[in-house]
Amino acid sequence: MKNNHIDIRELARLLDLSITTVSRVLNGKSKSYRISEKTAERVIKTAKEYNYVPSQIARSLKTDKTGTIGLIIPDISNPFFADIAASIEREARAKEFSLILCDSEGHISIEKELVVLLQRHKVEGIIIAPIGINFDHVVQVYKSGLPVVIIDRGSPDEEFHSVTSDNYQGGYDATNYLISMGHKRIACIQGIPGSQVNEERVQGYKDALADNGIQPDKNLIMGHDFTIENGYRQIKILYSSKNLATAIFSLGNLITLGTFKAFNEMKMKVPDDVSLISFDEQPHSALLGTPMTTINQQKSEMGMLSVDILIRSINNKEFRNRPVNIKLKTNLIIRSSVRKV
Amino acid sequence: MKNNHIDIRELARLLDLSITTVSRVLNGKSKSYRISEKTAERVIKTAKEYNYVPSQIARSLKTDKTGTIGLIIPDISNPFFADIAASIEREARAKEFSLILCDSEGHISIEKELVVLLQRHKVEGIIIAPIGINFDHVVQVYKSGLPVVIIDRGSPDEEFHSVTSDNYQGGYDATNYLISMGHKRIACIQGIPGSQVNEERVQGYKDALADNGIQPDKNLIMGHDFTIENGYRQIKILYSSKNLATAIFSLGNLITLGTFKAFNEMKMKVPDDVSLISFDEQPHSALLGTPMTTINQQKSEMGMLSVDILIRSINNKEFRNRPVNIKLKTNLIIRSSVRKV
DNA sequence: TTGTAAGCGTTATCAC
DNA sequence: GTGATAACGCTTACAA
Repeated sequence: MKNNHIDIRELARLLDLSITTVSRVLNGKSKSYRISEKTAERVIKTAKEYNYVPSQIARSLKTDKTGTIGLIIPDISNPFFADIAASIEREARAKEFSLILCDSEGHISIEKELVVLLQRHKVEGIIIAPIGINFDHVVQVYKSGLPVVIIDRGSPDEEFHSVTSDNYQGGYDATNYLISMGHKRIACIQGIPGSQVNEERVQGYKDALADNGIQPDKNLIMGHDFTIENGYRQIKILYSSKNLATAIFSLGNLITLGTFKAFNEMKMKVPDDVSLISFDEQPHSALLGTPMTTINQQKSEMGMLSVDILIRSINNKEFRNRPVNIKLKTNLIIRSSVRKV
Repeated sequence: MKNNHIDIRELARLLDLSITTVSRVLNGKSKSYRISEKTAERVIKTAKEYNYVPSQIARSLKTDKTGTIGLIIPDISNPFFADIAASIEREARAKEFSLILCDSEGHISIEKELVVLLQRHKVEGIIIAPIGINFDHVVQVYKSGLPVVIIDRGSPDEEFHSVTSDNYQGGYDATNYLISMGHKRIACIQGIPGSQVNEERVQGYKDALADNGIQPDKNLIMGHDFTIENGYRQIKILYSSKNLATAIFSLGNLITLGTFKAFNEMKMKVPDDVSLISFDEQPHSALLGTPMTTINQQKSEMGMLSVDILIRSINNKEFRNRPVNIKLKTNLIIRSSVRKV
């Protein structure tokens, strides 16, 4: 059963005009082809009347432009990525591109499939927040000529465009702030070890300690992924050992939620019993019983910039081949989850 | 500049085979066309070698199936919709459909444009969480033959498929619970008046009061949209009047965040100074200093069901024309933000 | 077991 | 001012 949509041929027949003329009018080229006012009006009126909607598919086949871009992120239900996705969708729409949204669920295998999927759909470019260390599939896409922008982490060897936060500085600032508040034993609950984002944050943490003459304790760098469960478990482990800390630096928003859970269960109060600082600002950070001190990332800027760069790459091969690597500043938002000791 | 992708014609030439044969092999029809093992293998090997990716665009034009569905929601950065979107993306992907994500930003005019946009892209169906009261554009799409599923609210006159929560029951349960805890003056901070979701929740609130012999006080039904700001402002207004309440029923997750903000500023403690119950469960509901009592909606079920219904509609015209209207149960999650008085 | 050719709904190149 | 027609990259009768 076909949709009862009229096509351009039918429309031309109804108007007793050629397809060409109709197409021209509908594409706003009446002037340049000097089509009479009267004809143009007739076309537009009839098109509206019959609810004509041109097929982007057919147009794409001919013009080699689909007007779509692909977005691959690890988890759309994570507010961090949801916020980024929102700004990407908005910016893309403003620039007349539609967005195919793909969730890699944190699996590199899915991510790889999604990249191919987007190629099949002939997206004009891809924005990707990659899962892991391995980039072969992205490299391959890029080499095939498709514009690619990496977000949330930098590009290896600055090979592609990328927009990321200055994770190192964020890690440094957070740790430094804790130290300035008198903390010396600071546990760092990390995300995926080896991932660029994580390593940079951890390095910032270590360097801040070192710069303040504090010997980093390896046992205080804990955890293995960016999940709630990880945050929960590490706190439990930490405070069941004698390896105590007066402050926690959580490297991700979900990790932070997990630490809440553990603290609640253990009846530990923030900041009375333990101080907490978290990477990533969240909608509720400011609104908690104890408003949370955080390292904020410029999420909507990240989204907007990635789209702008992508679209410039689409329109300009030169630009595409000269990768731009942007590091957005993070900023420390001081609230009340860190206590002076 | 063209992407350096090989096409099926090129591939056939390289293999010294016809396009037909190559197409058949690549579509897994080797068997039914009794293509020799050897040929099939050659084709597959060469395709891989040259990194052949078939054009979904060309295929769509021919087959009239794009393998895409459209999703229109009012705000992807709202965790409620982000969660739904996540489950929709997942389910769609499992069923071999890609998702075009559209954010209507809460504006009916954008929503209307998006509907047309999706039609241009020849999506095979649309899932939409509509903004407002006016449905003409949706009706029109549906009449054009495109399958449509409404989520988050019911279908007017049960004209289309819909998957929604039992908002009335949720409103009733929340209010009833507050009453059972001894509350009599219960303020209801509502979302958009006139919207179906809102009206049902409010009606549940009113009926629960009435059933318990409490005269609803119109002044206690406050507010006008589902935003943080609204939640914030209504609490400020409420507690600067003498029109006090011992409990608040917030009709939306963002509203609830706004009430937090106001309570913090006013140094009011939940539940000591005021009890709070909120529509919508959030990632942090359980993890707050005072874990929050909520009315939970089955978000991932909503997403999955909407996709299943949509795809059945795509595959079966009969089914499409016999609208299914699903009301998902809400459930009351009792934590500690409501105090017995 | 494989191939030829028409056609999907547009746009673009000529032609008049 | 307007129109015929080829072409985009596939799938799919119909042939052989």
